[in-house]
Amino acid sequence: MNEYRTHNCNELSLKNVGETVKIAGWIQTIRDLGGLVFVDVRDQYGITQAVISGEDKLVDEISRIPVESTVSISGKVRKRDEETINKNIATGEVEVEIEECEILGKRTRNLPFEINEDKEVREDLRLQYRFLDLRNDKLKNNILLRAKVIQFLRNQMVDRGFTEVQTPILTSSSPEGARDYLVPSRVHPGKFYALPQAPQQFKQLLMVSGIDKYFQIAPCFRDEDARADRAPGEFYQLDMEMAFATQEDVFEVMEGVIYNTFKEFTNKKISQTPFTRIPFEEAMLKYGSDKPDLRNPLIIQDVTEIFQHVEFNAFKGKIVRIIVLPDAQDIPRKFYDGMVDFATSECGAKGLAWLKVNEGNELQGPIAKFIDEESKEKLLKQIGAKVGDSLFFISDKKGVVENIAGQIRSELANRLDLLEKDTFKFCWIVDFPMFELDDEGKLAFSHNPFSMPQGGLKALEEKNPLEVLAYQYDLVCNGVELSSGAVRNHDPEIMIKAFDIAGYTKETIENKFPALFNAFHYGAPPHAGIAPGVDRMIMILADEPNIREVIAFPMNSKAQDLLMGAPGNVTEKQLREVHIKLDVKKEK
RNA sequence: GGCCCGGUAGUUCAGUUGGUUAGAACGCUAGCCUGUCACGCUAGAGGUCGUCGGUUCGAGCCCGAUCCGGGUCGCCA
Repeated sequence: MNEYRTHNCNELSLKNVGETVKIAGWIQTIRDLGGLVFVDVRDQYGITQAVISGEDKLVDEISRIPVESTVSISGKVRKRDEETINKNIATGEVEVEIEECEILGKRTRNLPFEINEDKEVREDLRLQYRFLDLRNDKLKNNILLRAKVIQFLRNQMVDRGFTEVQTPILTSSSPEGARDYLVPSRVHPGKFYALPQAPQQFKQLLMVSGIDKYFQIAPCFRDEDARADRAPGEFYQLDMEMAFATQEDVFEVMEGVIYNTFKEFTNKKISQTPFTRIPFEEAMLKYGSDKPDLRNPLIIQDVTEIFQHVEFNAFKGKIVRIIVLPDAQDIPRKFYDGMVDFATSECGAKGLAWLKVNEGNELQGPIAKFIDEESKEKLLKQIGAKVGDSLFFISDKKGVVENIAGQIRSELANRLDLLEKDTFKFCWIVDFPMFELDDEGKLAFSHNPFSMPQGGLKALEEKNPLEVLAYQYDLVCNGVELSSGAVRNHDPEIMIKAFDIAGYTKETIENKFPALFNAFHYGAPPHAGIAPGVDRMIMILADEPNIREVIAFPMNSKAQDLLMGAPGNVTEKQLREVHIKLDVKKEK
């Protein structure tokens, strides 16, 4: 028998009436009615009411224990009278008559904020006292959910024949991608380890080794600034890779895993598998984003052609896109002005033209006078607009217009509350371009240099590089990028050609990725994989707007751990051992 | 690094055109109270209004600078 408790605080029921039991936990509240004292004892599992009355010294002592102290209470379980049953808690039909009460850990300092209050406390204070914040149900339940989701994911991968392999945390710096976290070497002066941005190269090496299906709940480290949905510093991915596999094989596994996981942990509607596949080009046109929110019913259409014949200079020689807002007759003028404001101030648009389609297909709005009868008929026919609809026009050059149109599409849906409720809409974005032009107009990899170009070596040799697509894909849920993956390029010859197009020599590959490039010369299987963000998935499942709410001990947005005081100073001796001399500007 | 929002009691917040002693709720302290469960009642303590400077007869409020926090852009193969 346990020294502190016989039951947890969610366990006692009418079955236990008459038994002498022991419960342990935190004192949540004390209600002292004067000679009759109620104590709510809380642990991870629930709350149990203990009670004591009379003139006894113990009654007075108990009423003075600081709340949030830990206690062990023993006593007899008693049935509560019918009218005093508390239906809000699982143990509400009974209470423990206190016979003994031992204080195990007294709370001797003032609480920085109230536990179990609904009101939002300043976040830096919550982070500094995370151990107290975690006593709150909401945060605690998120962490419990996290544990269940991770276990569920792991079980699903194992059930599908995947092998979990741990890869190094101390590894080498990789030249591409995000900024690395560096760790100085003591044994090798002037040299550094890096924390992995992802186990990318290791999992590909495992493919070469013959591990057929690899996965890992993998910690990833990137020294980049935070966002509400992006933890600074470190995060977790469900990293996976499959040998002798194509894009479709990865989709099939991932759709099953993701669908089952969402099915298990939410009651909301979920897209049926297979998830919609949307080519990158189409996503940029119709949704103005490579992570479209499909809950938004609005679609962007291209009307460039029509406006080449219209005498409206703002649209001449530009790409023109249009969003049809159906049944908009009741929307006030103020709304349109608000959208124009948004477009010019928030999106960097030069303007936002709009029109209303009135009775008899008569157009009303600032640019109506520029549109002749023929163009009007052509326009309405092409976009399928009807009386009562409103039209929003976005015009700019290619590469800019998509983004602005995407923001207008989102904002319209937000302001008019058009998003479909209580649903998770998944899609795959596929066929990303292999190359793009960088700021200086040079060809560069647009995503991952290790992706296999569609069409292989032939495509690289014969096609315009900007038209070569990659077997590169993103999984998107409700406008959030959940995951990114690719069929990898396992052929050294194709790799050399791809890097050549991007302006790199063979030597560059050998220097930057020596292990991987070398390994591919020893019989590599075709392989493909993906790595969904675990934190982000849990954030979506928990319906939290901020990723820190699903991490037990998160850093703040400036990448500081306010609880532990990291990053912090180290001693001169520690620095000497790792051969580091600081060169920091003195604070004023 | 740029931009936006915020900083008033332990906590969450209010604070009117710049005008007497800066308020409320919860928490805290003391007292009363035998069926509460957000117990109730009474009394009390608790504030360099983020910091510095300016305008003014007078600043929580206006202006400037600065620090801190959050969001966002850049960044995140």
